[in-house]
Amino acid sequence: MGKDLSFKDKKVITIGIVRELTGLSERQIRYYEERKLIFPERSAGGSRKFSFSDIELLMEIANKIEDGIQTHEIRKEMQREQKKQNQEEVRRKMIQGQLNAQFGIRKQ
Amino acid sequence: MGKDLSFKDKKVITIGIVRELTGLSERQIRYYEERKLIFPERSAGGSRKFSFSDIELLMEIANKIEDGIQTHEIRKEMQREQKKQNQEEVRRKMIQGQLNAQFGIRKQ
DNA sequence: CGTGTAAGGAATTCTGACACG
DNA sequence: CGTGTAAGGAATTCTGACACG
Repeated sequence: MGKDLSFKDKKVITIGIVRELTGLSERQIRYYEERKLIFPERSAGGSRKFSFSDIELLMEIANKIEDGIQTHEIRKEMQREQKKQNQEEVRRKMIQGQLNAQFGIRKQ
Repeated sequence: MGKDLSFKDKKVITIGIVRELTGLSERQIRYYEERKLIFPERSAGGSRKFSFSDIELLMEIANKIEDGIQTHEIRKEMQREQKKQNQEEVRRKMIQGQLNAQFGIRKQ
């Protein structure tokens, strides 16, 4: 079920490192969060924590911004993609459910 | 050539996160560095930066310490393992070199 | 030997605001 | 709209040392 998200999706990287890794300014990174493009977690003290996936996403966002696409549009694009992936997920689960019903792989 | 060390070996995690992830105190983590068991990198300002591999290693170290093994012994164990892996690496490369020499996979 | 702790300082991060355009 | 910046404060991290054992 799902991919191996053990490392790539773990939110463990502070904003300073993200700045170095992406070349973006902290201002930009915080702004993209404000515009709901990325969703860092927070430490107990309030510091943002990012994942490697967030970093990859930030690079894509930066490219689109450079192409003149507005954050508003980028968010909509991302929602469309997310929706598509969700549907894919539902389809897979339904097929799996039917297989289980017919050929009966029972849980013990 | 080599494993995909893209994420697991990237030094991007600060000591506070490592503390949360491992359950160790910062004191312990710094001490294990002092004893040459782990090798975090440093940010420009001097903060330690760890990788996911470092975190896994820290868990192993913590277990051995609990078993009463001294840092000195742990380091020797690790060196032995490292040596073994290096020899393995050399062997692989030699075989590959002979294959290339006989069957000639040229670079372009 | 391995770890806790208080101390003082430096680097890091945070938010809200003003600015430009 | 997207980003830079100065401001003030809070959280984070650093080192060297003393303590216990």
